Amino acid sequence: MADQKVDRRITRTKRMIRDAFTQLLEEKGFEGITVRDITGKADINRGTFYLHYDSKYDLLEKSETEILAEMSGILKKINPNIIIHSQAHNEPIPFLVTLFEMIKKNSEFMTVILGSKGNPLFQVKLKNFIKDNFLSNILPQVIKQSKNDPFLVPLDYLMAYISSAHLGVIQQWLESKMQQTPREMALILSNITFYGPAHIVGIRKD
Amino acid sequence: MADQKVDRRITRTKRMIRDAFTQLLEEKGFEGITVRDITGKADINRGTFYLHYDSKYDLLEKSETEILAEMSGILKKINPNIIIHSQAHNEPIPFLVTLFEMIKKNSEFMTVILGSKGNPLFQVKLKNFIKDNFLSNILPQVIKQSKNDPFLVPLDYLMAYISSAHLGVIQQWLESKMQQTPREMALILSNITFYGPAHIVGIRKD
DNA sequence: ACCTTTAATCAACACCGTGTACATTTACTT
DNA sequence: AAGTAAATGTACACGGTGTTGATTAAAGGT
Repeated sequence: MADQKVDRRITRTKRMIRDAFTQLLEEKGFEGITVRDITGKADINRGTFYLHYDSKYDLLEKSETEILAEMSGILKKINPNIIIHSQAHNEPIPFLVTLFEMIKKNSEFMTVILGSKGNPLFQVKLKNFIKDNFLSNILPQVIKQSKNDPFLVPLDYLMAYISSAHLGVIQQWLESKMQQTPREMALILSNITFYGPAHIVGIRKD
Repeated sequence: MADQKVDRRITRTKRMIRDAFTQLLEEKGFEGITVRDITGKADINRGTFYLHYDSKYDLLEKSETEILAEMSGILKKINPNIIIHSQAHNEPIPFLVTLFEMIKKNSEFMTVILGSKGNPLFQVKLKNFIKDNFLSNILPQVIKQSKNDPFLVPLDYLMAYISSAHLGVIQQWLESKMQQTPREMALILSNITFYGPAHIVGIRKD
């Protein structure tokens, strides 16, 4: 139902803008970028840019919220029964596969936007998003029936989840894992364990 | 010897620019500021600005480094003998008084620049400065002869010193203490204790 | 108090990025 | 193949930037 038939040209233009933007973000940082730069690198008319975005700030804003909205849509499709079934058979949880396919699709942009040249405020947004959607809703569901297997590795990742300050650690970790397939990612993530009074997050070692 | 006689007008102009800049930083954030804004609020000619700074970026840069340089100059005047004498008589250490007079003088700017509207990179600069000058040089000297009195309070402040991520905590703490006189500040700070292999910093409770 | 030095002012300028408008061309959709 | 809508090209007004040169005002030295 959310699939409106959208003109190819729009998709293409937006994709080219997004790609140019991502590249420039890495090269110069947000404040150094001009709309001219973007449309130049994307090889489109400057006027065309303003057909889709009000300004570079609007572009940044929309790029960020689109990703979070897409994630949120995926997360809403969680079905505890499927999760339990998947875990029982040691298979990747389907929505996690979808989630990480999406993350992989947007990984260049996310990597840049979370990096030193990116937008520090997005870290806050993402942290709140994770807290609202992932930690408080999903992990508890995933973990409900797996009470064994102590955590072994991840004091750093624990810190990462608890302290907003260490989001960079998540990022690095995601990046390193991102070289794996989304299916593998989902398997890894489905092994995250959640213990006790919301304080300890671990990853089973296999 | 470092005291060159400097034209009053220069001092005055720079101070007005700095003040306007600080105010605007709080109102709009750095990127929202124009040179016009600054000179408008400072009530000086726009050309005059360019007599002293190349751009608003130059202004930010110089504002930050001037403060650190001033601090650094003060810290170089440390004399261990005076410290020992001061501690023995439970008096404020002189250079610390000077230091906090200086901090108080620049406290508006520092508060803004370290705040959410400020420059995140300055936190890194300041952290390195503290690490280089304060933690590794000064504290050990201050502490050399006071080996008793365990730390009681300050796990948060310990974190603040060690992790760059928690500089906000230092700031809040400094701000709350800043209501005291520099003399009181120096007394408080001279009570900071430094233990073991550069890992534990405490504050004596009195 | 005078004289010299130099900071600050004023007006004007070229340059560049922005955002908008409109007529025209191109390329999707059906 | 025709209709629709996106993309282009061009031009414009606006505002911020950084510089220049002549002029005024206010410091500092004697």
